[in-house]
Amino acid sequence: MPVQKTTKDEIITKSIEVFRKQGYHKTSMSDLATACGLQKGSFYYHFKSKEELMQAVLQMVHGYYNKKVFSIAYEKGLSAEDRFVKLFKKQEPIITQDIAGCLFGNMTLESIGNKKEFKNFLKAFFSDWIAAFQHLYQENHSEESAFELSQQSVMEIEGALMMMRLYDDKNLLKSACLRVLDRLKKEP
Amino acid sequence: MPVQKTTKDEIITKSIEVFRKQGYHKTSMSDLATACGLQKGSFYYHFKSKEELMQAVLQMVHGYYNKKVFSIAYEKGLSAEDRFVKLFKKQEPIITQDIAGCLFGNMTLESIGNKKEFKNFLKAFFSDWIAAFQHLYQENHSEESAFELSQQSVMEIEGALMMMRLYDDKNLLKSACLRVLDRLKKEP
Amino acid sequence: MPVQKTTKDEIITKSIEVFRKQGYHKTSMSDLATACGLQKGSFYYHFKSKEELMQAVLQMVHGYYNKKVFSIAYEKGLSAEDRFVKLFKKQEPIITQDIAGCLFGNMTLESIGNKKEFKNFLKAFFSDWIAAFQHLYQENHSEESAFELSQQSVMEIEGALMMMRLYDDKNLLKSACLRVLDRLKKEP
Amino acid sequence: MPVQKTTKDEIITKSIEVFRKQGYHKTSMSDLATACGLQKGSFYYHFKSKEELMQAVLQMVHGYYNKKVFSIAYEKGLSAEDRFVKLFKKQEPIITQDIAGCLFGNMTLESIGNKKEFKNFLKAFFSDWIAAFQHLYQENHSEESAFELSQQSVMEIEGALMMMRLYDDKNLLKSACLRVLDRLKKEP
DNA sequence: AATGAATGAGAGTTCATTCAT
DNA sequence: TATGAATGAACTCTCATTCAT
Repeated sequence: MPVQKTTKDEIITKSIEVFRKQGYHKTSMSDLATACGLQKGSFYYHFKSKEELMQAVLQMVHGYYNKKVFSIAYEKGLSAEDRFVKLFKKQEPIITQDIAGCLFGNMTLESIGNKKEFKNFLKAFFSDWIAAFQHLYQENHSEESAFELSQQSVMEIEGALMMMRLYDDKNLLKSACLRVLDRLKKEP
Repeated sequence: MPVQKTTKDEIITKSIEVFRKQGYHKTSMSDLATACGLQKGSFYYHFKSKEELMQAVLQMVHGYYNKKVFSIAYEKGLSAEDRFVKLFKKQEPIITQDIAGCLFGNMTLESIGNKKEFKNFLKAFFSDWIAAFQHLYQENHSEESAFELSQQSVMEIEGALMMMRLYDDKNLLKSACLRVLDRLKKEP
Repeated sequence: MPVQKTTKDEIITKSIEVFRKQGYHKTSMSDLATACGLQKGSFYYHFKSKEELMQAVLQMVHGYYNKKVFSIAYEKGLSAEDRFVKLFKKQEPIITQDIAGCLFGNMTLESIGNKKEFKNFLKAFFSDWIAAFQHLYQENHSEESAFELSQQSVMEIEGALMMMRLYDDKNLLKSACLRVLDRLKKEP
Repeated sequence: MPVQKTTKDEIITKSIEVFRKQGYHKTSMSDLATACGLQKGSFYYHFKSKEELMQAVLQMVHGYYNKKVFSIAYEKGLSAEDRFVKLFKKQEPIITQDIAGCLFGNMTLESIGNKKEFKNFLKAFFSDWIAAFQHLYQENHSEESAFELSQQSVMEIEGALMMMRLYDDKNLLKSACLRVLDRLKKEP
């Protein structure tokens, strides 16, 4: 009965965690409502469907990554190695929190086969991620091989997140990050 | 072993593909019924729940992998490299079919956070996979570093499958396999 | 818990009355479920949507009219006048029952502007009705003017049903029928 | 009478068309809000419910008809026939606009069975309509038979409007009006 | 073994309505 | 006056499951 204002952004922020932990299909509007302290029906004032909400979630997380994480790769004044390390330090707590992994990786494997509407959001995220890594690798490598190393690194991190979740072991991610970093130093 | 082609096995076989493409939660018993040419109700003669069916599916696929894929790693008379190549050749068509990836990888990211019942099935599969790769790497590497290389390789393949599905590009898997193979030759 | 078989036809039959009295949009699946002694969800075993159910309802009523009412117009061995009277006697109790009028008339005014899916069902019914009346009028009138008299008669009956419902007065329908009958005798 | 163009009247005026085309139950407060350029909530400053709004709509349309349409029947200085023609000319564009028919006819068939609150508004309208026609017919007919002819005419027009909507044919209304007019000339 | 019919919980969504601002 | 945000009931529909046959 009391009016408690909720902003669109608050809803999205609170929904991120629910989707990241439970996935898209297993998460009901009721779950989200509870997490947001709203009634089920109130969601539809802000988003016209669960799908649209998820898209907003993907967009916000992607935007956050662009601004706060991937951007580190392009910072001036730090060595490529330092930027890599800084980037990992920023990223790690996000994806290890509650051992729930990467929202985009989770969503890719869950929904690529049954929700075409998400595909472009997912691709856009990974493309930006790969571009950021590529930028770092280009310090020591050709554009082309930097791209391949970057792809490889993203894959490895996503694979590591999968195993991290399966074995409840955050160290698997750490080792993967070390390997990604190592690749920077090695000759092509 | 008397080969008893029970209907149970046929159901499982047909269900594999549906689950692999659509995931667990998005797949309804109706979907499975259609795929199996059965009525929804008929499932419950063979399996007491959707969950139990999925477990049977995971078990059958795991068993198949043990017998037909991972076993290659332990074959006598072939070099480690040749066994790696043979194993890949066996595995590749399975996981690239319909670009639907690896059932266990898909299930891990979809259900680890919401279906504890599957966890052990998933872990068991990946442990056997890692063990097989480790066995191969041990030819050139210490037990410990062979384990790590093996873990790394599985992660990379799973990550590659994720990107393969996202970008509709089977070559991403092939490159990953080449890197996995390469690791065999290199010194630690 | 006990299994009580309901046939599609029974559901349709029971739904007719609910729709006729309450209209389409005001009738909920719960209302229909109650009327049929089923659970809401059970409907969807027989019909895949409320809309499809309504179409089945329209089809069944139309079929009934063709077989039992409009067919009278084409009977051999009775004068046109007698057939008219016989037809009215058959039709009257149907449309005066509960003073709920004609399902097709009701549905036309309620849904023509918002459910295009019903339009053809409604048109088909009225076309058959008009054809039946036309056949009778043709005894005394040219084809063309029989058609117009027939159209006029159907309109008048539908208008009479509207007023009957509004004023709770079945006599309004009776007078209309008398006028329709009268038209048969008069010269053009 | 000071013409006070209140917002209330504007709301009603804009709502008329929506209700006439879509009916009562299919029209949501959102639809009306959009049509009026208001927020849903703002309605409730002017009307305490959707039902009350509809009643205001019915009242305004009825008032308009009394003042601008039915009144023609009582004008001095014109023959009954001329008044009939004048009345039709006034009425026709209203009820053929968008082939949406007569709000009162539409509402009668949609809501007589489920919204008793509207009944008196509907009856009042039709009674005034019938009285107007009766007044015209009384020129050539007894009071009683004028009443019956009038009832019949209104029914026929409403029936014609139903068919007009169903078959997208405004001529059906025109023919009905001609018949209504014809009745004036004929002897009883 | 298999099916057809039913169940009941719960899904996503819509809606009329409320009310502090 | 008008609005933005919320409510909660009701809506259509889906689902995993049951079970007599």
